[in-house]
Amino acid sequence: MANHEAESNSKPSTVTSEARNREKWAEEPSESQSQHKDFIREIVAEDVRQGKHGGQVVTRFPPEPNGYLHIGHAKSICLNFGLSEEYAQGVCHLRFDDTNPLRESLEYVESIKEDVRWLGFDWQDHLYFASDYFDQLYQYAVALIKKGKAFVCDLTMEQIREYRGTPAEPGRESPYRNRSVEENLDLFERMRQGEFADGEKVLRAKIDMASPNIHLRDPAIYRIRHASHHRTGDRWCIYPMYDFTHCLSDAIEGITHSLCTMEFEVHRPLYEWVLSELEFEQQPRQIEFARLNLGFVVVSKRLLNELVEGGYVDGWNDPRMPTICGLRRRGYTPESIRRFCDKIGVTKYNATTDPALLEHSIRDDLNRRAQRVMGVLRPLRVVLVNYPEDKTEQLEAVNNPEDPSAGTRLVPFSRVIYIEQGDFREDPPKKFFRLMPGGEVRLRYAYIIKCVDVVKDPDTDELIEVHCTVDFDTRSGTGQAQRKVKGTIHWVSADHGIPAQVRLYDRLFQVQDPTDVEEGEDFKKNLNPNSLETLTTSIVEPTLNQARPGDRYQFERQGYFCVDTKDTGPDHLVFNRTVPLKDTWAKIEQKQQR
RNA sequence: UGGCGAAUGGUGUAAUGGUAGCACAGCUGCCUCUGGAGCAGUUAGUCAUGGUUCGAAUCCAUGUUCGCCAGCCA
Repeated sequence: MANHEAESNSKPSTVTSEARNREKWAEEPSESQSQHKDFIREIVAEDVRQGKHGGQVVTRFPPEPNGYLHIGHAKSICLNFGLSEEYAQGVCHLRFDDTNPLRESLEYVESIKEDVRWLGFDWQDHLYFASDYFDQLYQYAVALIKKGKAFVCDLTMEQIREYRGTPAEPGRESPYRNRSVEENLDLFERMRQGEFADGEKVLRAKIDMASPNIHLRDPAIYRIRHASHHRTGDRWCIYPMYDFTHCLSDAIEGITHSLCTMEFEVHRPLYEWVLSELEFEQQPRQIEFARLNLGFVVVSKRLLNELVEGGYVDGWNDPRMPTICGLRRRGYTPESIRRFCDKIGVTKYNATTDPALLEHSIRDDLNRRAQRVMGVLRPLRVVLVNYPEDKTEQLEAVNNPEDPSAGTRLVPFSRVIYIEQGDFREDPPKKFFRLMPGGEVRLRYAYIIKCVDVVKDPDTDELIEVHCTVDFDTRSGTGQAQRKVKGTIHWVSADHGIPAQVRLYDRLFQVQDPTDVEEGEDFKKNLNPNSLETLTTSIVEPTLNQARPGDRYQFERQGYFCVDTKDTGPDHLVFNRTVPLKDTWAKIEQKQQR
């Protein structure tokens, strides 16, 4: 992907080199590590203490390669990889659960690998595919048949559903349940040979049709699919089901703790049944935790796909998408996502997390790391009437007040500058500390100026420019600079600034739970019509002519922005707003209006 | 009305029979050449009802509410 190449070309002068960042901030203890252990870490610690699994900790992240990873997956990735990193001998496998050729593809395995790596995790040489176990899985199925614990069933899908019963009533046994071992063996082999059509037969575990747990009512473990698989091609026309595959893959790999989400809790008895019937001595322990729910977001592949297909967003990596690639393009750092996952914790409670916590994580991270820069989003022309026409000064500006080692830079200043439209009010409300007729304001790193005139279009009465005088005694950094004014605003020299497109993103949905709609209504009705505002007349300081795709900056007084990796060209700078700075004035003004 | 799981401030999460704490959000101040950051302070909580106990968020009982399960998906 072109945008990823662009990212790796980023200059090290800003927050771009993930490897370096990892190193630099790896020292920070995560809250979960320094404070207390979640219930899963407690179980693992206790198992290690008791010497279970020989004291080993082996976890795994087992995605199905059928879609892009999203923030919900990040929780699982951080848990599985993070947990394994806490033990000297710990290791976490990356295993693709690729047992359904109809939905999976290589494209997804590559994007998943990239996202996990980008998040900062390392599976070393433990990259696995369930499809690599197809031969073994087949043999295990045969073993089950030989034990009389599995049978080939000729019932149709509809019939199986009828026979299954309901949660409240027991199911009925299939008429094919008592076929002989020999017949089952023969039939299963012929299934593999391709003698039957899709759906004609299925291999089922023989457990208990009366179990209150529906997953134990003779679940299907192998189905016929005459489909070519992205890794095994046409070698197979039967494919194992999740419940059969997952536990065995875990056991084959020597997983000690198999962490999954709550909806698999009811599958656990089946997980254990398979491993016990197949007589595994060291059985992995499945532990369930609650998946992440983020407010104002949808995460299901179907819904996300609808947004992509319908053109509501600019692809899977649209900066408003909750996908990892979307967050990356938005400007989120891997560290901020990991910190977020630390902070939300791990429990069995089905909680919904406030996106403000995610935003706090990225602000917190970028505040310490992002270079400061001045950019005017909505320019208003200001003429400094007593400043010489041909003069340019280079003013020293601090790159990051949180990090003295980031140094300083020079910013050109001249007679005509741009300031933010919102930083001037002809008729200012109370507590407005910025520029107003007759009023004074400090230009960041420059002079105190005073507004002496306002120029308007005679026809439209529209504000065209304001005239100000400079107080030459107040230049920043000089002895006379001590005079104080209430406000300081940012600016860009008109002659030196460079044009940029700036995209202001807001939440994609207007409601906490976008899927909560009336019967017959569509979740898209909850879309935020103002989730994207594109500004085409923004002007940024010349420092940014060295900005590279993926670079992150703080535009002072505005927010954190990153150079878009997709649409930025050689002479076309595009910035995505990752997150705005907290805006106290906006709050005050809101209250005043109420 | 079957099974499984879960309920602690607005949100997320601690306290493992002994002072209900932390973070986010909110609110007050202080500070500030970013109305950012920082600092200080503050509002607000144990689902309900019983019981056990010197003592219960924690144990027991009953109830309530919420989530998940009837794919040849994972």
